[in-house]
Amino acid sequence: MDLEKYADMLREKDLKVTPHRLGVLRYLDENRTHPTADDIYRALKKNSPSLSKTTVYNVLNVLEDREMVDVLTISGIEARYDLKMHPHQHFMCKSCGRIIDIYVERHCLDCFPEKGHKVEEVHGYFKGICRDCLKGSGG
Amino acid sequence: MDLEKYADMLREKDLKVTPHRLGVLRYLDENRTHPTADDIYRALKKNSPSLSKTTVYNVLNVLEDREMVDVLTISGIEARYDLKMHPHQHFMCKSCGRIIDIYVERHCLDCFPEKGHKVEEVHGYFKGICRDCLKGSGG
DNA sequence: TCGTATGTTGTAATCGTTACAGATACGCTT
DNA sequence: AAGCGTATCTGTAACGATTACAACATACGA
Repeated sequence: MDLEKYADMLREKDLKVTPHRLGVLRYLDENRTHPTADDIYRALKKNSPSLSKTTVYNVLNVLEDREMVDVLTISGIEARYDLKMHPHQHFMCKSCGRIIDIYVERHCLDCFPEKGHKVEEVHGYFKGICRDCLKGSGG
Repeated sequence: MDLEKYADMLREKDLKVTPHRLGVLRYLDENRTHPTADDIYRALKKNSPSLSKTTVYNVLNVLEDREMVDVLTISGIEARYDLKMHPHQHFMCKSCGRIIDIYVERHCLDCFPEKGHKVEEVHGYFKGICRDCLKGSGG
């Protein structure tokens, strides 16, 4: 297990290297299932019994802040976390709740002959800074 | 104020016509600001002091169920509701939190010369039934 | 070694949403 | 008009994800 790889990722972003941060990064890298904070917490607690859920949230918030993870709000119930590596989109099954990676060229949401999933909803969620905030001081 | 229009929308979906349902539909139609349930609750309570917040949630859930409204999970904090009329996508300003309608041809997320907003994130959220659930009995 | 930054922990609080049970209103039959 | 059944409405309590906060621990520079 190449923890040095995750340590480098942290140093690149001027973040201190700590065991919990390494653990979260490694878990996200090895479990591409868009886990919840609680999923991560329960998994890491096995090897770090003293781990606090607050720490998991702290770590995830730092990683989000440094743009190392994406936060998916697709479920509407709880946040799902995703290592920000290759850009892709997400498909959530309304039956089983699973979230599946979709590798359309991000430019094109309709060309979606994706392996037999039945697409019922297409949501394009853009985020950024709106024109008004760019103009004004806010931002 | 043409409440009959909203009554027809409800009848088309085999829903009983009630004052609260009319009120929610009218509010969503006249306030294209992607309001939260609480926004709607506070607005309608002015004219219907006995209104319960649970009723607002009930109405919104029924409307969602009949595919009359879209539920936006873009903010990650609370649901935003949107009358499902002309298809469009959404842009949330990370500074002011406002959600702005984006009328790209839904097919193309990149052709987005949209009026000077600075786009920093593009999330494609698809929902439907995954291949496995289509095959199996689940669904 | 001391002092300060930063990270970690655990509990308590917050807030959006739902569960539930009682009250109410409406439509239908007689 | 009376009675009944179903759907809606109400209010409170509960739930669950997330955050606030303060105490504790750790690492690093002087």
